[in-house]
Amino acid sequence: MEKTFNAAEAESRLYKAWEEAGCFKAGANKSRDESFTIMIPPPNVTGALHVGHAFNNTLQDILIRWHRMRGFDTLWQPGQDHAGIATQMQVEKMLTATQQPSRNELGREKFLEKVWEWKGEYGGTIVEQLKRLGSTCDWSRNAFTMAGAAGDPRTGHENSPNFHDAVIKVFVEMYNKGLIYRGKRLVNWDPHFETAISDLEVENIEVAGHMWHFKYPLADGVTYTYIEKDEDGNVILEEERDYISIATTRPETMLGDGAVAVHPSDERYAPIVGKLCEIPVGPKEHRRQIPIITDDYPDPDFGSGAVKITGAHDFNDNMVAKRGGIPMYRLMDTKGAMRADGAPYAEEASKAQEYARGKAFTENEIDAINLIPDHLRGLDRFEARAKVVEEITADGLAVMTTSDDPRLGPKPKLKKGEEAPEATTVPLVEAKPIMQPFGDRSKVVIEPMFTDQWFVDAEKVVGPALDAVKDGTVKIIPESGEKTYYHWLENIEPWCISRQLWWGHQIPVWYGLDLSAENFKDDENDGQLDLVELGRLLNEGGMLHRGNVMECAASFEDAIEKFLDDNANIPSPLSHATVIEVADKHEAIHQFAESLAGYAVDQDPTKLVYPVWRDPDVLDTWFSSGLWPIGTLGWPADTEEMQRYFPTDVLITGFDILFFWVARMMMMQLAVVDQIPFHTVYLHQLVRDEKGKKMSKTTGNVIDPLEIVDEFGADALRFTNASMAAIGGVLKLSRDRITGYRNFGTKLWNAFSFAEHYEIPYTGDSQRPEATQTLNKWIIGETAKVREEVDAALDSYRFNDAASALYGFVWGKVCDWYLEFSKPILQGDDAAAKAETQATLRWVLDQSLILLHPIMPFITEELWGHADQRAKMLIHADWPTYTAADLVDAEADREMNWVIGLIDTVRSARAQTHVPAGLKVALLVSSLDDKGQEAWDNNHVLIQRLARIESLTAVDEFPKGTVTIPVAGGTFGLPLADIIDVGSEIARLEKTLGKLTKELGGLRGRLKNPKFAESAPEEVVEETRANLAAREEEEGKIKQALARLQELA
RNA sequence: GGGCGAUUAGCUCAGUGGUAGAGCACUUCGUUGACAUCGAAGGGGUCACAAGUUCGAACCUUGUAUCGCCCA
Repeated sequence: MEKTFNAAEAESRLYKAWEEAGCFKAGANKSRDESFTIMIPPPNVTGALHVGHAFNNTLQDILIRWHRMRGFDTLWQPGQDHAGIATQMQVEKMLTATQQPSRNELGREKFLEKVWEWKGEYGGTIVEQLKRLGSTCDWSRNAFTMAGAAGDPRTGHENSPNFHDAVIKVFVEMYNKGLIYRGKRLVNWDPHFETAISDLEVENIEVAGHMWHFKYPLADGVTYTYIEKDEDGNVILEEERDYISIATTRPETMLGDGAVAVHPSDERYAPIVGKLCEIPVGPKEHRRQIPIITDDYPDPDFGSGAVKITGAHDFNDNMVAKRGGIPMYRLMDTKGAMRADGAPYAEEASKAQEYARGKAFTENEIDAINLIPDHLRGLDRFEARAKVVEEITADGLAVMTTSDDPRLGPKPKLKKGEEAPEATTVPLVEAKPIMQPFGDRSKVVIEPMFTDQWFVDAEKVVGPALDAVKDGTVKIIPESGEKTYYHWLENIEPWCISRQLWWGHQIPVWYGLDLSAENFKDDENDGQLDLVELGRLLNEGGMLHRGNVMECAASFEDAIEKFLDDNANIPSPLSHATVIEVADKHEAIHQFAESLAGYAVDQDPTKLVYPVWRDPDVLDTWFSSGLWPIGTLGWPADTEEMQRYFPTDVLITGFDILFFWVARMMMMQLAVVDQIPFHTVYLHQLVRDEKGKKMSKTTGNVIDPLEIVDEFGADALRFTNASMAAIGGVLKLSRDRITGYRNFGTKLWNAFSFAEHYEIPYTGDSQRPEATQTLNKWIIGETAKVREEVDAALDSYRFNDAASALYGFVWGKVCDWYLEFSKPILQGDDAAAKAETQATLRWVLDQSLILLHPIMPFITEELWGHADQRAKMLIHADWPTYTAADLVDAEADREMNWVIGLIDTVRSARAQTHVPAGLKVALLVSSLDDKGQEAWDNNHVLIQRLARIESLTAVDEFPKGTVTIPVAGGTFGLPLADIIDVGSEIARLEKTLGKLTKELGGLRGRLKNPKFAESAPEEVVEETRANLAAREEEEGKIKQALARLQELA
């Protein structure tokens, strides 16, 4: 054998062997009917393996290997998700880097070709990386959330079920059931990528911000007495005001204010509620007036207590605006610049003014209004902010304070001898930390925007998902996850599923011109359109300027049918116009007009077209990954895999995607197939560095799992991951720990090298011998105990307990004691004992390999392979089922523990009395009982060897200067009068005695308390009594020993 | 501000009412025929604090402090 395990060489070889033998395939090594299925949380196709993946997949692989060895019909389903925004970004970067035409230059279709190319080339990276960890996914089933979409060349996911069809089918069905709708809502808008993004993709970061204070003058010459009181109700300020004071961190949004809100209980503003005030920006002659309303949202103690309401650009304001029917004016374009569309400001402002004065409005009318003053149009939002502040201040409408106001933030430090400058009057701009939303990929400030999007009406599908957890059908580990889950689901918001991207499942909805004509009069009443009627329809009827009609269908062909049905009621020949697909509405109007013009000339109705255009948006990636459990198994087809593996068993994923993915999978699976997707959800925390900091490129504390694998081997990383995986625990990855577990692997390796050294035959699968030797009986019992411990731990997802049980067994029991104890027998002449011990040792080592395999697959498979003949590779070896009840021999247990205890105590006494390590010493014994004598007789060779004892002599009384070794049933002694320092030996014993006395006090106190005997369980009382007796015996012996030493001193 | 959680040895963390544990680090000793990626021994804890429940509390309850995370 090599000196150590060569992970770098062996891992790829072993993995290849497994893979080529089909060891990971669904159902491999199946010997029973129960299935066990895990769906991999699909890593992002652009992703590279990070420590979180490494952790997460280690746990999954442990469970999978464990079940596979136990003969379950096991499937670990792999795959990747298409990661709309990330992939699009990656490909765009690549285009720039390689000087290719940009996305917009390429156009949608060509760009998507590039994305598919890119996916084919780089999309498999993470798969290869997962393999290096030893992950035994059924790679032949590798799935992809965009599989089957237009242009899919099927590279890297050759056998993936057609996800596209499944996603589209679900969308159409949910749409038909009224669970999906299109509407205007406030969403997180990324001005860089020009798309809506999910909450998950938003990072809230505290930044140094400012809070401006402005005066909104009251309209119509209104004034009021503003009274400020302190806590006791004393008036501290009373003045006549013709304005209301507003604080804001985003002055540019003032342009879109629809109201000013105050708390209904706020007496200061009660006199002016219902009045109008003026937004102090824009050309003076067109300043907009907005109402002062009441709402519970404003906090009277915060700022001035009055809040400006910009419903289209702030989530809180949006709620207030909704409640109060306040118009929500959109101020920015998709790039986050101030709008430049629409009519001149004067015109737009006067429209808004009418609405503020009470005119009825629709959402779309409001959205069409551009309230940006002409000179600010087209400016970036931050430039616009500066301008707005500048103009208001110049106008004298900023709230002023003195320059020494502490709210303005820290002052520049004065140089020595420098005088503080005279306080001047300055605008009140508070320096204030504010939470600002940033796009996690774009790094730009996210703009809440009121836009048209597609939504899942989550409230309608949340019920079953909630019930499943509440009634225990689905269990979330740790339990705290359930609380979080309830909290979120019970307050669920509509789920925005549209994204303004190209890479993704395009929404299966087509729009057409609204040709319905309610007031149309058919002059001849013949159901036919003549030219006069046609002209009237188009121009007077305003057909071309009306809204759109839309149809949702799984394919364009299906959509055609629906549009034809829609059009059936309009006059012929328009009702039979051929439905064609065009790029957008503009194109549609153009084509439609052209075809009508042609008809006017040749009267050929077959050339009439009805152009429709598809919604350009794509679905949120989470919508497709929400279908992961069924989509990967081939749904909607009624596949054998669906029958066998669905519902799946366990989902192992990060806490952070409980809402975004787990809850949505619950909702969607229940909504679509009316079944739970899995019965257990195991949530874990983020993997951090050893100090508990998040790993990030900026901090420079990122640990690359592949580097760890290179340096320590995959097994060491896996064992570390398992050891960290306490339920709900914080995950701190440290190299020291990894080193420790690498060393553990070496320890195991050396146990085999021990067997080789003693030339123990290793012909094939070992059988458990019927042991006669106490030593062998004992270790067989210990093996049974650890098997039960490991199974119990894995059963309850306590990976750390499984790891530490195995670590303690292999190192602390097998290597530290069993192998040492076996030496004299292996070297001895008793052929029968030797053969039995060889067989036991082989068996114990093999069992260790089996039990360790799920956690450390490589080194164990390698060692397993050292035997000449094996029925199966270790990966498919049979997992043991023996129990401690069957195999633990109480007598052997007691005897070996007695031996171990004696050796420990002798060693300890030797070390503390500085007996040279190599020196063999004599041992004396007095008053040994029968059991003790028997134990000694059976094991004296072991004891003498490991405790370095020369001889044993029975004495009636220990000579002076004997170091006492108390054991159960007797007392041993080391006659060390010549060697020991009496003083320090006395000190040592007194220390031991001190501890003992304290312990005795506790035990006696408890037993003396009558209530203890009454209330405590019988066995606890019994245990305490026995314990007390043993401790008292020990105390006696130590006191005697002390007495002897004191004579000497 | 709301919700969830944490606080145990120098460090990282286990420990769901019955004698406080592990790994690492540290100190001392050791080239004893598996293993120095090792062996032997050792030191080290008012279980954050306070009150309560209990025969008994690291564990249950309440409060306090500090620190995380999520949501505003």
